[in-house]
Amino acid sequence: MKRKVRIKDIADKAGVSTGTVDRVLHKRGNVSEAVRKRVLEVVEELGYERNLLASALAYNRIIPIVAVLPDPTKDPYWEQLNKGVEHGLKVVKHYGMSVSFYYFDYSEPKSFERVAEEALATQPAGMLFPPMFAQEANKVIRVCDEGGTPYVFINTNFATGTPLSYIGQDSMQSGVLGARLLDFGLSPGQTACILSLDYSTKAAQHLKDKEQGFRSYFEEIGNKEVQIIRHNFEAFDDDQQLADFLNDLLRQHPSLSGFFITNSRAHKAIDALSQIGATQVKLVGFDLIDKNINYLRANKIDFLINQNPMEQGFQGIVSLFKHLILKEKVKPVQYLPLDIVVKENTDYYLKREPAFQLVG
Amino acid sequence: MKRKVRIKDIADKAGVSTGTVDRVLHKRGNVSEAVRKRVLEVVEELGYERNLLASALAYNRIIPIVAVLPDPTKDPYWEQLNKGVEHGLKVVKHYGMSVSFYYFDYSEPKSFERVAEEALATQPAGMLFPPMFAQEANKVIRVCDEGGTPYVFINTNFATGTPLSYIGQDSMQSGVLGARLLDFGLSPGQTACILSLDYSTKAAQHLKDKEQGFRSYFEEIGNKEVQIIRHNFEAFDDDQQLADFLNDLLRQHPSLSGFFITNSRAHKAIDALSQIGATQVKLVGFDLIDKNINYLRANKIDFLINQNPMEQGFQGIVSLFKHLILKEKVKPVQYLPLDIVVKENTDYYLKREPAFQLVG
DNA sequence: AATAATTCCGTGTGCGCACACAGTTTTATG
DNA sequence: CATAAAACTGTGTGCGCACACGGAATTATT
Repeated sequence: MKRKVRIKDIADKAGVSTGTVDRVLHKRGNVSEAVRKRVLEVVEELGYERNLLASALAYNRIIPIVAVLPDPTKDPYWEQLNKGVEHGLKVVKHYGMSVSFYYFDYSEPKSFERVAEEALATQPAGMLFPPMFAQEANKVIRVCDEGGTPYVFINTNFATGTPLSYIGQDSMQSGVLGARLLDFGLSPGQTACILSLDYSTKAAQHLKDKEQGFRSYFEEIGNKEVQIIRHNFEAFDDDQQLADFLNDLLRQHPSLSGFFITNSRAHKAIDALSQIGATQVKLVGFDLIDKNINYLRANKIDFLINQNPMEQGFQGIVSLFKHLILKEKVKPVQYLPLDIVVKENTDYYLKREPAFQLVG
Repeated sequence: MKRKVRIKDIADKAGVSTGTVDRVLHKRGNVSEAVRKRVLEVVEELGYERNLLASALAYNRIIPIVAVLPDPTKDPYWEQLNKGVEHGLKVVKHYGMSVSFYYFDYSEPKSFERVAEEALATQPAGMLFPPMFAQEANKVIRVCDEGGTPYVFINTNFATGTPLSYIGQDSMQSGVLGARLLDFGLSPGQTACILSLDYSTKAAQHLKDKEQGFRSYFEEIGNKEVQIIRHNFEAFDDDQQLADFLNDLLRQHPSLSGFFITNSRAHKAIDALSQIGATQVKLVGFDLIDKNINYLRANKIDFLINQNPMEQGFQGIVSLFKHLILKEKVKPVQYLPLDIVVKENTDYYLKREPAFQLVG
């Protein structure tokens, strides 16, 4: 095990001082071209790798990051994501990164804008946020771009801006996956329903992508034996209305035996289906939130697709860390695994700590 | 953002020197009880957390670890696991851990013993290995225990010894999971077959556990509508024999329409089934090796259960790191998620870097 | 040619900690 | 009571690096 190469070793071999090597490595200038070349040669020759520990220790200043997220106390999904960010903080704080949290009300576009501006006013070195609302996101992006502040999109992608990275799911592909899972459990001649339990006004792009993906699966396999219908229902918070709606739907389509719920409200559909006694339908939904998990355990939901919110939060911080501290390139799009969760492997995903920690 | 508290801060507040605080924190003794208590009080009061970076930097010595693994060039599964270990190394090397690799021929128990002894002769501070062969593993464990060398079991668990940790899958649960997946695709009245393509002499405990898990699923749901049969076939390397065997089997059981292959040889079953024209059976297998993935992509395998070999290797190193450097407690059993892989989410698991790195 | 302005380069200090060593106080021993 | 032994405590150095500062060599300006 040969000893690690230090800056001192390079300096000696190149016949200069450590200060000069430092200037070369950090591109601080004030080094003659001849010396610069010589130093880089030696660096190459000895295979120098900087000692991150010593480097971070000596650097000794704080790089402030802001995370602008939906209030985690209002929503279990965002609570998970928030937890991932917190874990990321635990890891990178050793390297002098600080993370400040700013929460907005996720049913209030204006609150996002307000909170984001507040966050940016602190002059952070980087920012993490989900660009959920087009108009407001645009404004925030513009401020970032003007100030040269790097930003990472999390959970939701957005066509505008040049984020350091997008971290989240591949919505289209998650639709394809949902189709595959439902298809496996359906027999020829049966009908599957794509059910969107959301406000159609809010109908975000990623929901459309999921539907598109779902359909494309069946188109690709050319399976005409399964018929697909699609419905949107806005009054999902009214149990009785939803039950009535589904009851009608099942009556109209006697062969309807599978549902694909495109967001995390699968539990609402189950509530309604139980009420009207339709217990034999297959159901694929999203997200490991408590209510869904209970129904998964009770064999009422067949599959949940996990969007890994915790991992998203964690990787978001890590990406900023890689960019700001390690000065590594960060992949512009980072799709996280679409985990397939059934009753029998739920615990692994629930208990999984973002136990992974860091130092590149 | 208040500044980090340092040893110096504690020393000042407690009215002692940094050396004394150091002695207390490292339990080196030679500190009067009164002073010790006072220091610990202040530590508590200020919420001191040691600076890992500075700590590792000052520690400045190398902790040698050995990894004794099956030759990764001979088997894609072990290649993946090996890769995980290598990634772990990349991460912990900053903290002064070195990892030396020792490879054995995994069809040769004696070669394991020989290589393990060779590794132990270097007096490592820790060891990582899969206790695949009972007798030989026992000997190695004894040597470790006598020398006080901590060891981590990886991939395979073993009743003897007191490993720092076991890292791998929950075999029983993976069987339950396999049953769930197959069941979802089977109709009432159909038959499922547990197929072991392995040498019965080698029949390891974890294969039995998988079978047990598979059966217990159907027992628990009290579903008598699916019949279960079980077969072992040793001549799996002879394509023709396997095809004949399966042909007979399908003739004997006309309702047979699902297979659960308990190891990574699902592709062999598909080879044979294709040959005899049985293309409509559902199939659940294990492990993301190339041949299996190809069949998954070709819609011939429905589900693969991923045992996360790469993550196993990575976590193995991390566990030793936590124990030896961070001096944290390590969980004695660390089951990794049983990932359900279908054609549509294969890439995520294949391309996934063990991108998670570390510093507690 | 003398001075000023640049360009280039080496030295020194500190980041927070681990550990060796020397120094001081207390207790044991004759 | 003197001395030896043991118990306790403070100081100093180095880990590898980042960066400030000042000095030397070179070039520009009068």
